[in-house]
Amino acid sequence: MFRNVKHFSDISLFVSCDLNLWRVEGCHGRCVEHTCLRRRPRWRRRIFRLPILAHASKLINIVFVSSCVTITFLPMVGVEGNDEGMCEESGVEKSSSSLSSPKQIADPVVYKLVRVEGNGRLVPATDDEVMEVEDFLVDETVELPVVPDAGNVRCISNDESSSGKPQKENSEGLSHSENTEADAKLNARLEYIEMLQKVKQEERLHLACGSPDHSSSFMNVDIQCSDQHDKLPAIDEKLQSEIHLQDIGPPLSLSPDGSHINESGRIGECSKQPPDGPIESGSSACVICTSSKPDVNTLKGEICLDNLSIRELHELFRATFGRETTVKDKLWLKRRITMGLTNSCDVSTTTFTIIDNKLVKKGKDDSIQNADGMLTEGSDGEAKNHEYETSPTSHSSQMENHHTVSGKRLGNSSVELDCGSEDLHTDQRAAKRVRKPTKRYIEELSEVESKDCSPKVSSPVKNAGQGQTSVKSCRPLGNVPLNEKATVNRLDPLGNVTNVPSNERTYVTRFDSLGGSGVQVPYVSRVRRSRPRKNIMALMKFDMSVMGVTAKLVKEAFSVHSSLPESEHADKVLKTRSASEQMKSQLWAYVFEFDNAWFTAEPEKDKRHSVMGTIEPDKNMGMKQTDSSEDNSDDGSAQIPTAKGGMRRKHHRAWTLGEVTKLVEGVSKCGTGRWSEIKRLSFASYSYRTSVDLKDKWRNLLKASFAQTPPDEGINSRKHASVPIPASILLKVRQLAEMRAQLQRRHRRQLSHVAMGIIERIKEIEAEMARTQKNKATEYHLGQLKAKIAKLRTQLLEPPKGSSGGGDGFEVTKFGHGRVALIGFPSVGKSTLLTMLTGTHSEAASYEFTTLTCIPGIIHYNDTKIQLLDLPGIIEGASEGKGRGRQVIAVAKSSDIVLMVLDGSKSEGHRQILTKELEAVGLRLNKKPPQIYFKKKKTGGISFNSTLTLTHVDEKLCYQILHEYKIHNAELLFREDATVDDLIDVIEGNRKYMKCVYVYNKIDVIGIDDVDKLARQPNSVVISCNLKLNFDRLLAKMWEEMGLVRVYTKPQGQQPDFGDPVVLSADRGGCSVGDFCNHIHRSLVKEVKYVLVWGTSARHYPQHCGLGHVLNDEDVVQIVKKKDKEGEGRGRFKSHSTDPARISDRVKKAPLKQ
DNA sequence: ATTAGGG
DNA sequence: CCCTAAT
Repeated sequence: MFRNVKHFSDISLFVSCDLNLWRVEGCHGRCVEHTCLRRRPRWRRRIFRLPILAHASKLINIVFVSSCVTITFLPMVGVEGNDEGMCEESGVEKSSSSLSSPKQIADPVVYKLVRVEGNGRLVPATDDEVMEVEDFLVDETVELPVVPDAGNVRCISNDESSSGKPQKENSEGLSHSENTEADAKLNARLEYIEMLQKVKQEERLHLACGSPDHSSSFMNVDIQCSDQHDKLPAIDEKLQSEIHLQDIGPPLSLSPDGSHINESGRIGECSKQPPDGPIESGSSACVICTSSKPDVNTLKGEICLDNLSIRELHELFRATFGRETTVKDKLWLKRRITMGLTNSCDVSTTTFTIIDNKLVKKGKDDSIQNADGMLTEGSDGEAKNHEYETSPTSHSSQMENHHTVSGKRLGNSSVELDCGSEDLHTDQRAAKRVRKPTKRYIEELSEVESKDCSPKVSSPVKNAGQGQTSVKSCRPLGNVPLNEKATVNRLDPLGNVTNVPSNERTYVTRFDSLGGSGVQVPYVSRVRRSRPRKNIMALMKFDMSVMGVTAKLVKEAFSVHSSLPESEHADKVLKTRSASEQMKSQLWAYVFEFDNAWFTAEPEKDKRHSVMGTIEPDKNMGMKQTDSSEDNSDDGSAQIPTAKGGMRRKHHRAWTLGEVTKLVEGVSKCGTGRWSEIKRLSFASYSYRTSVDLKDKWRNLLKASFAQTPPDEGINSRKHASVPIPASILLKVRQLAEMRAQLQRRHRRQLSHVAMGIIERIKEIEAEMARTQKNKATEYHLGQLKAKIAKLRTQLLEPPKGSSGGGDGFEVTKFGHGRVALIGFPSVGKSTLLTMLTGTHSEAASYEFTTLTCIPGIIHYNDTKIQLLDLPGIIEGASEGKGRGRQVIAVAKSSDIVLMVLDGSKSEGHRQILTKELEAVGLRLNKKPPQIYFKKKKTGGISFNSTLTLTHVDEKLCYQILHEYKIHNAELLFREDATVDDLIDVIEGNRKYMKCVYVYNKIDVIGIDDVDKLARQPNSVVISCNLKLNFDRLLAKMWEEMGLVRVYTKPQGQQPDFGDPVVLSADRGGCSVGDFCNHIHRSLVKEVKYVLVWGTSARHYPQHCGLGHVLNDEDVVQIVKKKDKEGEGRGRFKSHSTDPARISDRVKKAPLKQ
């Protein structure tokens, strides 16, 4: 039976089965899987989106891991009609027709469904299966049609919400008249997301222009949005399913007809989503590429993601992955989202997705969206924008323009290269130290339960406290008051607009929905950053009940702050915004909570009020004080009740001048880096200054001193600092810093002198060896000399390690899952190779010896990222430091494998020279560690043993060599016939054994016979950069040699995440389950009860394994954690529990009552 | 304990 | 300036 499926670019198919695990072989696309529990719990709907380009000619196997069933899609020479008939849902047809562009229809690809038996036979699906599928299809047709490709329609749900429609009409009446309702709905949803962006954008504009004339025109939009906001959640639920970026992708599908929302949304979107280049070869390599123009790109990218608040990120996350996240780590979220997008890039490639650039491009090509197309036409589009939009948006239109341009470029020109380089740039630039997600990530991992389904009503506080809670989670609360909410919303915007620039609106709506209480929201657009917090803290200290008046108090508090001169905030607006947002959410958490308490505890009301009365004045006073100067009152109280997530800051103490001076003195005495010492000496009496604080302050001082020195007058102009730091101190700071730097430099120079000396000696010894004739008699002597050299060499190597590892920026930060170094003589084509493989532009080609530093590039292969380093050419004598040789080799040492690039047209000698140079620094290529057991002992002399007769060394020689190392007590056991060098290696113990692939380049200029000969050598690959030959072989070889193990994680009760594997490597870290856990998070390993493993390393599926189990490539692992025990490692959450809070309440209460 | 990123 | 992860 040939069922399914798809045309054009992807396969979309419903499969019903109980199999939980599957993966797709033979393609790099990501499959989007979808489970629909609502209607047919047993059946899972799977939507496979595969880049057809890459695989049109191949089989695509979808392997159901748990039962080894393979379903294969064969390309079918299908006829369209047939195809259509087959197509399950009308939805598909619809979409295709509506989108129909000549091109699409032109080349449909049809697949048929078969089954692959164990023996490889292809068996048509059985009737039963077909029936099932059919049933499923029919059934689901209505429910969710899926959809494929065309980008425009992403997912359709059959429950059309009426809400979508009006919206659509309003905003995009013209261009999309033919869209289906579903579209509209989808759009609506998308819009919501965009809206978030928009708000940001607006803010920015607003600030930038300073001329807030967005009046009525914006209002409309805003109102719409707020509506949307409400409705969306509902929609959400219905669509529950849909995952992916597609949701995010909205910008595309929206008609860009110039509605403000769309516009800004788009922009936001773009940056968020790195454009990705089509993958020509079908490799999934390209990931995050941004446009070909680095500046524009990175810039945009940064802006967008960076400016998102956590809440927004959460939205995004949900949209991307279809589930909630509790992680609050911004960085993590960002990366996660990016990755998610990234991973789906492949898919998008074919489907038109979201990616802005892409979108634009596609739109143009296919003329799917008229409006879009027009927009993309550059000036045309811009003009249009202007027409539609009021002045503030000019900015955005401009951006769009850029975008378009880049999009075009991307699309038209060699995409792959561009992508690569971009990718590289972004990736590499983000070097730094990367923080792992906190423990919360782990929770999420094993937290099967999506909270969104059943948020706890019982803990409103918690929800509220998080502040960032997504709309969804709030919904339960709001359920009852839903109607109420709606009305409130409508009203609010109006009131809002008058008071505050429309950009505040989002918050407003959120708050409303948050409590569902319909409380008036204080519109405070500007709140000073840290102050309000104190107020809250103050509030918190009192009995919760006191909060009865909270609203009032809050208002007062705010009013005080909001009266501050605007100028003060001008520069920090963005920051302030977010701060205020947070603030507000927290406040409202309180209000809400209080309200609850209030209702439940009516009787006590009076009492509280009275209490309040006494308290209030105090508070106000406190606030005022705080405002005017530093507040010591707050600081005194060490621990702020950390009731709701968030305010745990203990105290906030400004540095006084005296302290700063002391600090500077301390530094001048002890130097930087020994902070605890400084603390002991100078800050003994200041218990609240920790060494970290000192260090921090110093950092700031440094920054300040360097920043302000150039313009000397500027020093006094620092109005923000509470304690202006006198120029003299800054000066001193700078001097100290410079002194430090000089010291270090001198130190380094000394080191290099030492190194030179060592090199000299090595040379002498080598010369002596050369002089010595080789025979039995001199054997011992030679052995000794060898040992000496080895010793000296290690000395040579060690200092650099010990000292400030950084060096002169030669070293490139590690990135990706593996690292491969290109080594070779100058101009053998290393740079070219790098360019070919990664698309990085390494200044190659144009000049010959150009590569002077280490140039990184990223290869995307098999879902992993491999860092490829292009190193300067090595020349003979590199090991002694010639031509940066030492650094080069050091980098090589830090990589996982070495690609030795050789010129096929030159003699074999090069290879030997290189090998020798590498050996000189302790690199052993393609060798196994010698089988010699060696152990130092305290006593007992040297025990010498061997399991076989030794031909190269004898006991006496060993003694001598050991003697050379001043080792007199040791145990030595030869398990193989080793040489002197092997012995020395073992004794030194610091050798690095690396795999090496010899790459012969330029095979196009030599005869086929020679090529054949070269290719037959072990570990060799012949390639030609000029002709682009054999790269795939090279990559495959590389992959094989690296022995990376991809492990996919499978959250409990969910499908494995085949999008982003955890990559382990036997060389580094190992491949056991324990290593895997460590890789995710250190603490995880302690909580593991057992793991379930599917894959080649498991004997049966799934297999229960312990931490020791060794994983194979492409295994799927599910971690099952121990039941958490009370009190262990849960400190963080304890603070969230209600107990402590109550206790503290009581403590506070007591004094008041008395 | 120090270093460093980030809010 | 503070918090907290990474080292």
